[in-house]
Amino acid sequence: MAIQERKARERADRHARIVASARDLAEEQGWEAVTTRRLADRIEYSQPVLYGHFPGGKDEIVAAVALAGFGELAEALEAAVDGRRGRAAVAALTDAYLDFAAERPAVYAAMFDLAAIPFAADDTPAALRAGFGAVRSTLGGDDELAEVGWAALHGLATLRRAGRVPAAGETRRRERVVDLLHAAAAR
Amino acid sequence: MAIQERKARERADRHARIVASARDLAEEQGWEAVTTRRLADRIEYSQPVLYGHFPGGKDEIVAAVALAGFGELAEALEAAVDGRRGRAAVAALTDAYLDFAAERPAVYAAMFDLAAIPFAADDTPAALRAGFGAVRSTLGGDDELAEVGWAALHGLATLRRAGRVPAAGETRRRERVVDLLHAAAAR
DNA sequence: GCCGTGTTCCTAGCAGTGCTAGATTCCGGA
DNA sequence: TCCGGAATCTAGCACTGCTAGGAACACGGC
Repeated sequence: MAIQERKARERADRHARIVASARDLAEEQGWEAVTTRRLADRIEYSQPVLYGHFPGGKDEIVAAVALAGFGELAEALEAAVDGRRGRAAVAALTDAYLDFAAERPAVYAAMFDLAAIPFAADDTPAALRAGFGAVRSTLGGDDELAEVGWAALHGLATLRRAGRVPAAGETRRRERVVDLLHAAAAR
Repeated sequence: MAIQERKARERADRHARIVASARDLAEEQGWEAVTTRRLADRIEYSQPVLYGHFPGGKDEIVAAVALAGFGELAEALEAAVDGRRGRAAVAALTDAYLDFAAERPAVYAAMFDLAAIPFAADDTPAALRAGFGAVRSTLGGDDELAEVGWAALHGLATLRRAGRVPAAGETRRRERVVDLLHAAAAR
């Protein structure tokens, strides 16, 4: 009885450590440094153990990091908007979103560039729906506007990360987006 | 004399064929299928020849595809906007941009996900400036609005490609973006 | 306590990757 | 015709993701 429980607990621990190691390693040295050998090294087990937890291999590990990231993002967005209304809510949402992307570039990359997690589908995970829900409710409950707003934020985040847009204008760019989205939501 | 010219011409030809092969292969089977061995096979030379043309290796080849893509995108945007004014110009720009991304997904991925080409820097290639210039002039010559507009279009393109946004609402989403950008530009 | 049993884990290896040192072939010029 | 230098290829390195096979271990029944 208790033995089974201990085993299950150890297994869950190891599962979590794999995901955490992948995230940390990616955040430290970029995703190209995340290899199954290094991952196995970090959790102090051999490579094949990884496949016992993630039959899909490396891709599935990246997807797990991405999924956890969506959960964190949703939390961050909800916490930022909480209690605010109107333009202040839109501004808080924008800042929270872009700060998240800037502070966790590797996780953000996993979420949007690397992992192939369906979004606009029936089997979309709850964490993804929650994040989108935060954007939608802040923008007045309009699905289309939420999609466009999310796209604008995502575009800014990626262009900024790739250096396609100067770092200097960041503050004013954010204000501009807030203006646009708030005006559209108010209408 | 003439021999040297012929050699230079052949070299330039081969250079172009490498880039074209990479683009085609990526568009047919995705970038993960683009390997130096397959590329060498397609141009009917051995692998090391690639490095004579692109000392930076595969990354430099991808960057070349991306750079050519920026040229094509700039042309497409300028041609679409040509002669139009006001909302019609913004709509044409939006359609041209999103159609380009949808029709050449691999090239678009090279431009924004794979290649690390500086943008907002002094040594930004001309093709990149031209594309941005088309967006800026269409949106009233405002640098910040152009950046935000570009971000919105880029965000829509990538979210759409990743299936993060339903295919059904595409038309209305485009109209929405056009509304937002046109309103902001008119102000 | 002991012994089969089944799970858990590791070692070793495969095929494929980007890239390169060294040998080889080729070709223009004398 | 032959030589010298450039152009090109063969073979190999270190790495990748992934897996088959065997070894070691802990468990339950006697």
